[in-house]
This record gives sequence, C-alpha cells and structure tokens, in this order.
Amino acid sequence: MWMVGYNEGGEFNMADYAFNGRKLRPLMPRPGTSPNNTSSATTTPCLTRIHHGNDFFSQYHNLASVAEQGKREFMNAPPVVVSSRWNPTPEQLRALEELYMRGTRTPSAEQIQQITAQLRRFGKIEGKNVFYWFQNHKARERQKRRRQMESAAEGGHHPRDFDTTLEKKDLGTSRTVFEVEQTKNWVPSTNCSNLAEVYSLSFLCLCPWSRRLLTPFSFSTLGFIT
Amino acid sequence: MWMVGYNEGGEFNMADYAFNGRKLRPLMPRPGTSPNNTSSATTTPCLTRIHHGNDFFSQYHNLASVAEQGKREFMNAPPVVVSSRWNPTPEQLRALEELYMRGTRTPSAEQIQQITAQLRRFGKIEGKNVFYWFQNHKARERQKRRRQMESAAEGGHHPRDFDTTLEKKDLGTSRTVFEVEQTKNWVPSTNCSNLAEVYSLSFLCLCPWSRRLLTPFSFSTLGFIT
DNA sequence: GCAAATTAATGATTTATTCAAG
DNA sequence: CTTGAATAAATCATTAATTTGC
Repeated sequence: MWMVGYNEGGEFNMADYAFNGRKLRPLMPRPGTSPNNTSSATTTPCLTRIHHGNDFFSQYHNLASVAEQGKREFMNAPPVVVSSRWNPTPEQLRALEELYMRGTRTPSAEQIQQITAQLRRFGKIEGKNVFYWFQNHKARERQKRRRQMESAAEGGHHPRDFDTTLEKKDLGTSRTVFEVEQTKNWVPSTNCSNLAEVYSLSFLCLCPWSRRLLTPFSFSTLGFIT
Repeated sequence: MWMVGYNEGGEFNMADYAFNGRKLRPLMPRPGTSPNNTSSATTTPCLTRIHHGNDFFSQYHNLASVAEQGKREFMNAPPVVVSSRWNPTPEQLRALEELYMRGTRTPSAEQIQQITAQLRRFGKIEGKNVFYWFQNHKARERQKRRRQMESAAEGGHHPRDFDTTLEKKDLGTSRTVFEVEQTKNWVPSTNCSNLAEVYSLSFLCLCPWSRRLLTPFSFSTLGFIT
C-alpha cells in the first residue's frame, strides 16, 4: 500500500497512482451516501454559475478555472488509485502510546514534526497522521472512561459528573494508574498545535511538489506572510 | 495591526515581535478558565518527568528539549507582542460575503490562497482568517436559519428536520434567494480544504522563515513527503 | 484452509461548542 | 454583543479482525 508519492523535484509521479482497483483516498468528498445528507439529490454543481462581476471576482474565477483544469487532468488518469489510509506499524503504535502514556495529548507543530520524523524510521507516516492519532486517541480514551463511569455508577449519578477531566481509574484492583486527561491549560505556552498554526505554516510555503496546483499568480505571492 | 512578519531569506525578524504591550495571539492555550476544565488545580507539569528509556524516546526527548529551548528563547524576547486578531476591512468583508453568497462554503487550500492574496490589497489578512471566516460564517448562517425555522415552525417539527442542507429562505416577502448550504458532496473533487490537506502542505515544507523552530534534524527530513 | 460476509477498530472529516478580543 | 479562534464531539469511511459456509 501507500503507493502515493511525489518526488522532490516537484514532479508528480503518476505511475504511483495507476495501481490496483482502489479508489483514491477521499481528497474528494464522498458521494452522497451519508445518512446525514438528506439533500444529495438537490445539491448543485456550485462554482459553475459564477457570473463575472467586478474586478476581484473575475480574477478569482479565473484562478479557480486553473484549478479546475488541473483537477480534470488529474482525473483523466486511470480512475484507479492507491490505498487510502495510514496504518501504523506496531512500532509506531507503541511509540505513540508511550508518548500518550507519558502525557502527550495535543502535541505542538514542532512536536508533531519530531515525532513524525522519528517514526518514519518504522514506516510511512505523515504529520497529519500523528495529529489525528492524538486527537482520536484522546477523544476515545475520554469516551471509554466515560462509559466505564457510566456503567460503574449504575446507582444514578448526575450526568455532569462525567465532565471531570482528571479521573482516577480504579475499576479493577490491579489498576493503579492515574490517567491525567490533559486540557488546554496543561502547558503554559506554544505547546498546542492548532489549525491556525498549521495554516500559517502551510501558507508560508506552498510548494511546487505538493499535489496542489500552484498557479503563477499564487506563486508570486509566496515568500510573504499570508 | 499584524506586525508579525518573516522575510524570504529565512531569517527571523525579531524586531517585528517587539512591538507594543499586547499579548501574542493565542498560539498558546488559554489559562484554565474553561468551565469544562475542572481539573486545573491538579494538572501536572507533564513533560518534565520523562525518564530516558529506549532509543526512540530518548531521542524524542532530546528533540523535545530543543523545542523547549526554542520556546524559551522566544519567550525571552520582550514579553510583549503584537495585536491579536484579524479584523476584516469593509472591502474584505464584502468580498467574503459575496463569495459566500455565490456558493463558496468550504474553500480549498488553493481557493483560500487566492482569496487571501486578492484580499490582501485591502489590508492585512492571512489564509487562516479566510478559512475561519468561512467556517464561522457557514456555521452561524446555519444556526441563524435553524433558529428562524424553530420560531417559524412553532407547531413542532422534528429536530432532524433541521438537518436538511438545502433550504429556501422565505421569511419576508422580498426574500427570493436560495441559500445553498454546501455539503461534502457538493463538488466532486479536491475542492474542500481540510485539516489533512493543510497538514500535508505544512509538513511538506516547513520553512526556515516560519516562526517555528527547525532543528538540524528535522531540516534534514525536509524535501520528502511527510 | 480459504475467501466472501460481517463486525469491530480506528483513521480522517465535519459540525458543534466554547473562549475571549474588541 | 459580535465574531475570530480554538477545541471537542460527532460522524464518516476504510481497513483489520472475525465469523461463516463451503
């Protein structure tokens, strides 16, 4: 798996995409099969009806067209593509769990980078995988604990009791671990990765070797702070 | 204000950070004032107690130390910093609203870039501002409409009725606009910005001129796909 | 044994909620 | 009070476990 790859020079290695019969991982929205989307029949094709008005919007539309074109090119390739999601190797998993156990909850951008770099030794991995992993793991640990409390409570505590973020686990007798649920005020400063941070970085240096288009125009805007 | 800046050459322009008495915008988590966080008194200092164990973690710890150090350096600078949050100029706001009205809901990374670049003419703006603006605006329009429906319905519709994503607004008599609430299946492909995408970009090219540290080690890992 | 079918785990996205600046 | 920013919760979707019938 994990046949998707780009080389340093900025060239897109299409061969890697023509693989087996798998779908491309959902960079694109999934077809309207979501139970929540009750309007799949009525969704509109969107950008197609932009009318050219003032300066800005016509410019914007032009640029959007470039993007569209790039997309089409991309989709003319064999409809096939590669596997989709990251699967941690046992080593990677162990490492992440170890970090979690030691208190890492919402690693900063740097931390994510370091972790990612380290774990790459063990196999494919991206920063986003680390990011998501911690996000999911944190959420699911919390939820697991909540459920445990629920069943343990039985007697009928108030629901808000489950909102506490620091909890002692003592379900069995052998359980002596304090699980500290980290909250945002855990570390004083610059230690949480967040979307904004991430965006700053990405917009600082959208590079030619990304899968994303880089129009001449947008390229000319690079080097600035966005 | 938005005095934060980096130059192309990769040098960190500290002067830009030593500005007036304002706090740095919340890259850092807020102090423990959240009503949800009931454990502020018991949270632990975290990373301090890492014991050196196997290969990976000692390495990681080293790297974490680097990060810590960088943070300290950063914080040794005048405790001051720049203003905090973006405030759209009227032109920017108009443009964003126009885009929204025409159907833009979750602009892709490119789109955000283009929009940002265009709107910079009117004043300071970052990609993340555009990102957040659409996110918030979408959410608040939905919520507004939901409230409207609630009050309009009175009779007692099922809550799930509010889940529909395509709705006709006809509150007044002069209102003839179809507001199309975009969903994930709105555009077939690569047209929605998401965290993963963002992360890919940022990790593809974390640059020396970013505010973030770039350790020699992590630097050596650049040029690869993360 | 083995694959199709089904279920459980969990990676990845989106939506809702919350915080706090102005 | 409005709204930019950040986080948490809910949801979606793919992969691994596993069950099942042969």
